[in-house]
Amino acid sequence: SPRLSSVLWDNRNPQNLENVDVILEGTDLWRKFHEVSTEMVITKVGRNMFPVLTVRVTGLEPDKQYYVVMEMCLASDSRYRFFENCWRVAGRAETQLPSSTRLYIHQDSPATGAHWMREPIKMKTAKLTNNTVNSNGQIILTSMHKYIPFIHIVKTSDINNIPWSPTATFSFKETEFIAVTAYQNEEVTKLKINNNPFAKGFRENGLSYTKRKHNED
Amino acid sequence: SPRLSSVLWDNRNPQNLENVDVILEGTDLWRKFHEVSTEMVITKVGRNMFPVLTVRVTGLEPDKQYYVVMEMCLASDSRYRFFENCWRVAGRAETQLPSSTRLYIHQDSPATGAHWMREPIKMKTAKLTNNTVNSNGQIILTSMHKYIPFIHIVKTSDINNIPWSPTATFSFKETEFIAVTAYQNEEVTKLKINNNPFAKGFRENGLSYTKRKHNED
DNA sequence: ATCTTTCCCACCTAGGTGTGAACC
DNA sequence: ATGGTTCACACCTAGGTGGGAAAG
Repeated sequence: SPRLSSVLWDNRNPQNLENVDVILEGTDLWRKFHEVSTEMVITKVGRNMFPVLTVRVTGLEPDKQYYVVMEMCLASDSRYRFFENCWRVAGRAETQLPSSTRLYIHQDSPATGAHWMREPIKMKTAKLTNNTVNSNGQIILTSMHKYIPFIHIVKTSDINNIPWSPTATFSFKETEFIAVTAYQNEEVTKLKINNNPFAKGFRENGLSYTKRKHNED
Repeated sequence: SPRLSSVLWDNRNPQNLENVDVILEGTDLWRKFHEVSTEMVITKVGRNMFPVLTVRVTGLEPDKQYYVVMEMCLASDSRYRFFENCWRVAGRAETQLPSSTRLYIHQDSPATGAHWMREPIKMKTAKLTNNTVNSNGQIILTSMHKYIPFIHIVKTSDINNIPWSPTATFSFKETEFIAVTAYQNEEVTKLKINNNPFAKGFRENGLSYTKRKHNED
């Protein structure tokens, strides 16, 4: 299945990391988006995700070192288009770049189990882009394709050993999204505006940007 | 001498770390401040230093782990006061809290030698405070006392081993400063306003804050 | 024609400055 | 009275939003 993490299952055979569990934070908001089909904007310079993927992890050894890695995996073999207010299949998915271009290593890595378990882990500096060159450290996605984020907890203190170290992997269906260069579904836009503090200027209540433009006419 | 780092010389006897060298960045600016006696504001909520202490380090082993720690040490046995446009001795220095309250562990610690040598190390999230309670992670100083920052390069990957690990320590006379709750010497204020981007609003050229207030009268 | 991408922009969040009056 | 400290505030830097026109 294309939903399987390529890091873990593409010709590699790491040990499994036992007893580790990861739960998703902010499931209520993620579900609201998921109900209308989540869209994430990708830009040339890189765009943050909203909601920010945040997880709580348990069952790590407090004194051992771990890497926490987010990987975007193609969640469907298809390309999509938004037509008559619905997302529809529109041909086969394009061939993707190597999985390393869709990885985000959390900035605290490597850190101790105690550190990772102390508070929820926010993937808030991860940036999504469609720029296949000069995208240093950003996650490269294809517009109009569906992805799902995977969280890998990797027991190692050496970045070079990540592929061969004990790993636990998790994903959450409600965090699936379609990459877009401009929002297609206005229900998604409304949810973004009403929940992302940086989009406050577009809210209906108060002095919204659109309203003021209309008043000037 | 009170200028000696208490972490290194107070009843501890660490190995010396050989071949390591540290140089100060931005010496021109530091010297301008030093010529008129540098002052650093301390507040209850914590204040950044300006200039930000920035160093370049060489001679580390690329693959070994190091902590980089800044320590504020009392640079004089005296308390000071600013009178008739001069800093003068005004009694003996107050007894200081333990040196751990004047430490700042750089946020990238622990990291590899390669990481620390890649680019200058900026101590830009260090905050100075006079709040002796609830000052979590901030450097606690006494107003009207003179300090000098020490940079410790400590070869260890375990924070608990810092006191007993090989260490190299550096300080720079031109980074000495007196802690104040309000600037005393207007030459210092001028240098801060003209060089700190966040104080741009107070510059003479352009629409300065003071100028506009005067215009309204 | 239609669909997708790019770019600039007004509007925000978040937080770092010294000021000057009030406070102690 | 004097000297040091605190606080709200106008003014910045820095950077994250979707809109909408233009371009591809």
